[in-house]
Amino acid sequence: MDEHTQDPREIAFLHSGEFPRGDFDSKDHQPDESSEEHLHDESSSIKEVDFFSPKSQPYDDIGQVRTTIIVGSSGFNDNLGMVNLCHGTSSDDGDDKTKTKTQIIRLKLELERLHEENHKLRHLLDEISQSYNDLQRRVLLVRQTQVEGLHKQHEDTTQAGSSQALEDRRPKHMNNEISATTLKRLSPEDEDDRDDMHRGSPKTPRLDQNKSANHEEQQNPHDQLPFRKARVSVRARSDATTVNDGCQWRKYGQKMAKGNPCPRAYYRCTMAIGCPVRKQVQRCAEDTTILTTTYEGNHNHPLPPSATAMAATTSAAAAMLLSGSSTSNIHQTLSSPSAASSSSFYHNFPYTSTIATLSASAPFPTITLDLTNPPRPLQPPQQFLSQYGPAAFLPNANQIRSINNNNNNNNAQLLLPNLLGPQAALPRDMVDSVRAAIAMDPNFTAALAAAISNIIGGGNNDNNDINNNKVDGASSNGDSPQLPQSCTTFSTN
DNA sequence: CGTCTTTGACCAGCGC
DNA sequence: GCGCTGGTCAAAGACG
Repeated sequence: MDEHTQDPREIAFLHSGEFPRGDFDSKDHQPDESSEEHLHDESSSIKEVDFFSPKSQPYDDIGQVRTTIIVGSSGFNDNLGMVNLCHGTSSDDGDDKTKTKTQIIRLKLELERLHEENHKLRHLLDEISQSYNDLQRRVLLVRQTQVEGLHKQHEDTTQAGSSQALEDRRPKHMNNEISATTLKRLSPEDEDDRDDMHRGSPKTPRLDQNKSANHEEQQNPHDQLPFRKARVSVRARSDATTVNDGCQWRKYGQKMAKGNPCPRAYYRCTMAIGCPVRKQVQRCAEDTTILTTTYEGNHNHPLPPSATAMAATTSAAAAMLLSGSSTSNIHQTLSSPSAASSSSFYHNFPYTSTIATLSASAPFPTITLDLTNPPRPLQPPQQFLSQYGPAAFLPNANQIRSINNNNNNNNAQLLLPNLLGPQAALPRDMVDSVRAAIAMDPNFTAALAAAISNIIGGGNNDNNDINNNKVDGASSNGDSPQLPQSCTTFSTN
């Protein structure tokens, strides 16, 4: 609630110069000579953060007025000269009361207009988030199709007519557009998530998802592959019963698994009614200090920043997994020279041999991120990002790279320790590994945007608080800049 | 009293 | 068809 208690790391990030807001402060917001401005310097900077919050409605003090000036100078609105004029000169003693009232009325009108503009901007942000979400799905689908095509080509080299088969699978326009039918099949995944939410009963999702998935795959298995059920396992050392990943979970079952004396616990996400995300937590039989958390499903609600770290990590892993048509294909992609010579995503992933392993025997395609071992020392995350960044095919790769290569390159570090929650005693290598995985994620900037908008919009700085997703309209309403598909996504429809 | 955890029972998938 | 296993349900108890 109180902006002053905002996490200093996040504040530092907001003013680090990486986010456009930094430009506002450094360039557009010219230092004002008026002593009145100086008097309100501190309050105005905070109001600026609070601009998107619906709570900041009154605009009844000077600080609020100055807020509009700041935002206006950012380029969203250039019609604020009037406000400046009205506010800047107080030395004229000849102003009568009527003139002052007129000015106040004009100011109020202007502020109402700005408020409306604020709503429009928020709507625009939502649309951008939506577009990004769709775009990411297309990229995922295209990437999967490419890998599958390569695999098919490899298989068909000994068979006649392989080129024809490949041509059938890879339409010429593949890289630029997805067919309308394919896109139509993409949307039901969201529909299903919404269905889960409306079903009320948590009983149905898994079984229904499996049934519908099987049915769809029978119809056209290739089109459905990106949204099969995938699981992401995260192995980390922890003494706690479960890893604090920022989400709120409810335990709904426990089972003794075969071959492991430690019971396996089943959790369901309770941050939103009907959220289909589940996780399994089990200690490693060989080393009980290692906790294996397996995520499955796709959150249907906004995530607090504290949850986006793990969500983005697992999302990146799931994307890596699902961009192959099967686990065997992935293995082949990883090992096949022909695949390696292509622009294979996996080939460029330096952590493959250290933290990411794929299970072909599991009932569902599963990728395991082993955070108990350090990454390869010669390729620290920063170097990896600049050298292996997903710029080749990710729409926002440049953003990722600019964020991570900038001189103020500790943005991820700024966020990560906080996002991983109060369980702060995390090994350095785990932090690095997670950071690298996060940065690999095409959702990373979206997650960042969600976190920032949460800070800006909510003013609720309790980022670890699960109530974060119901703070106010700016961050929790249906069209909020929610992190698109940001969690352990890619569950089957 | 509401929420969460525990735990035995139930169900579906899979292999033989 | 049968048994095994994983996953889930739901009643009962614990807890704040």
